[in-house]
Order: sequence, then structure tokens, then C-alpha cells
Amino acid sequence: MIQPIYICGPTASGKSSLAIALAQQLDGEVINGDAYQVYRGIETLSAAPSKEELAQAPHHLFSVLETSEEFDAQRYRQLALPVISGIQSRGKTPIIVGGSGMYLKFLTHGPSPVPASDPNLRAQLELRDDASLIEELTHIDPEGAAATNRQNRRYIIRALEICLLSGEKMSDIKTDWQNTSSEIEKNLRGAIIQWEAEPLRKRISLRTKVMIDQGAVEEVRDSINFSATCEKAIGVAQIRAYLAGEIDLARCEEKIFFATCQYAKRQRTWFSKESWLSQVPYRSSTNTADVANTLSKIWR
RNA sequence: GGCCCAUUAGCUCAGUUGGUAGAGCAACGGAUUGAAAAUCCGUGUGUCCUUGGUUCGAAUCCGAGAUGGGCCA
Repeated sequence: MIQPIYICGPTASGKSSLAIALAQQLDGEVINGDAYQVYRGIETLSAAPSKEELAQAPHHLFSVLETSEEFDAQRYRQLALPVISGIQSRGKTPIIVGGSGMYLKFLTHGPSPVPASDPNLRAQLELRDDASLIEELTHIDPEGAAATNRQNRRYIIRALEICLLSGEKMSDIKTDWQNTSSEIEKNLRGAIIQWEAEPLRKRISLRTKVMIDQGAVEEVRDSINFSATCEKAIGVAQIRAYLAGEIDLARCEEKIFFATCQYAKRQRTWFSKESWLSQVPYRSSTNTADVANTLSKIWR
């Protein structure tokens, strides 16, 4: 059985074309590892691969969800696992390409055995103030409370939710799970594309411009009933502000550019901790085919 | 040519009666397993246009110059 290959990197780093080149050299098939390219109807906004690119190798999990549907890391895992094993059973190489760190980590390391979120409980917790949430969490799970950033309301609610739903301490469950990760990482393989900050900013700037020219505004304008997940995509809030007349198009583009650069920074931080990934430095002169060649020799 | 206004962080600008500067945005570093393209934490990065003067002490007051803008010729 052929082990999957992971191609990671910040947004606009050139992951998609590297994945295609690798698929061609290793007889592989590309699987989306991106939280928003799974949606149909926001292909421009999410910088999904073009029709031409999709035709160059088999692609999976692109444009498969309606924008009215919610999505999360566990659901991604459930979609991706059967696709991976299907590719493996045909004797091909699964090539997962994406930049959504937590989604990919759910695939590589599996979910921790904590209970899934419960919308009803979450809605109840959402009504309470921070102090009351922290107090209850500290009472049930002092270590967990100490390890949680008290200013991050979202994390506090999640921690408390885990304790209440499982009847156990969140910190105990997570410690057990974390101890297994080094064993898992021995069998993982993949690459992280690394750019210097400035050239990557130039690429992001260019791509933001192209995205708006090619219809990202229309994708948001024509959206019917975006899910909460889709509302959070970079560009949606900015384009809505433009459509409402609050900002002009140039400012809209600038705000999307800033938000995307900031996201790229968070991706860099996340992937820098994934020590099992081979680091692949990129620059403007880098030739994708050459990189794919080198990597495919290592991974064949 | 004359008069007036501006010049402080990468950008837009605050800065009381003189005590060597601060905010928003940007940037940089980090956390992060069922909301993660989310959420949150930390960091000021500065010839205060230049130059002479007044003063114990000047971003701040005075003179000269530079650059940008406006009004009158």
C-alpha cells in the first residue's frame, strides 16, 4: 500500500502546481487539503485549481460541497479517508495538497478522543461571561484551565465543553493523545514549500488582484445562504463591505491582501512545527518540474 | 516674486503652559485537535525635515534653509 504524500505551504506558494507535477511523475492522484476549495461556487475566492490544472491529473474533493453547508476538520477527515484508501487500492499515490493546518493534522494524526462539539451546549455557554466560564473550567480541570489562554473565549468554551460532555478532564484526554504523535510521524512524508516573506507578499498581492478581476466579488454577491463556515473565508467580509458601499474596491482589495498575508504568517508558524515535513525553499526562479523530479526520486 | 499652511513610526495622524514621544492600521514573534482562511497572546521598529539660536532642558519658542500644498501676483 502506497503511503500518502502531503504537500503543504502558505497560501499562494505554488502547492497546486507542485502537486500536479508530482502526480504526473509518481502516477498519483491529487486530494484537496484546503478548507475552502472543497466548496462549489467560491472557486475564484478560494483560489482553487483552474479547469486546465484539474485536467492535468486526477483531482478529488474539489468543489464538492454547497456553500450553504458547514465544514470542519473532522468532517474533512471523514471525506478524505475513503478517497485516500480508494486511491491506494488502485495502486496509485495519494497526494494531499493544502494549507489548512488543522484539517491536515486531523488526517495525519487523527482526532483526539474528545467529544465532538454540541451546538446546544455551545449556545448555552456562549451566553455566559468569561469569568463564569473560567471559574467553572478551573473548578473541573485546573490543569486544563491553566493551559488554556484565558483571553481566548473560543478556547475556554471548547475546553469546558469537552469536560462537560465527556465527564472527564480535558487535560487528561489530550495528554494521552499528544504522547502518540512522535510514533505517528515516523511514517509520514511530505514537503513544506518555503518562501521569503517579500516575494510571497508579491505573489499574494498579484493573486488578490487577479481574484477580484476574475469574479470573486460576483461569487460573494450571488451567494445564497452562505454557511457560517463560508462567511469566514478571507475576502467575504471585505467584499460584503464593498458591496454595501462602506469601502471602495481598492480598499477592499488591500484589506483582502493584508488578511491573506496574515494568514500566510499563521500557516508558516503552524507548519514550522511539523518537523516530519521536508523543507523545500522556493524563489521566483524555482522550477516546479525540477522540484517534483527531486522529490519523486526520494519518494518513489 | 509675496503671504499662509504642513513636515513626528512603513502609512494616516495625536502630542496640554518647553521635561528626549504615542494611537489606529501595517509589520514582526508566538499559541492553537470537531468554529482553524477562525480565535487569541506578545513586541515600538523613531536624526520628531535640516540648521543656527534662546534655555539647566526644545517635537514644542525664535531665525534661516529644504520639500510638499494653498492663496495673491
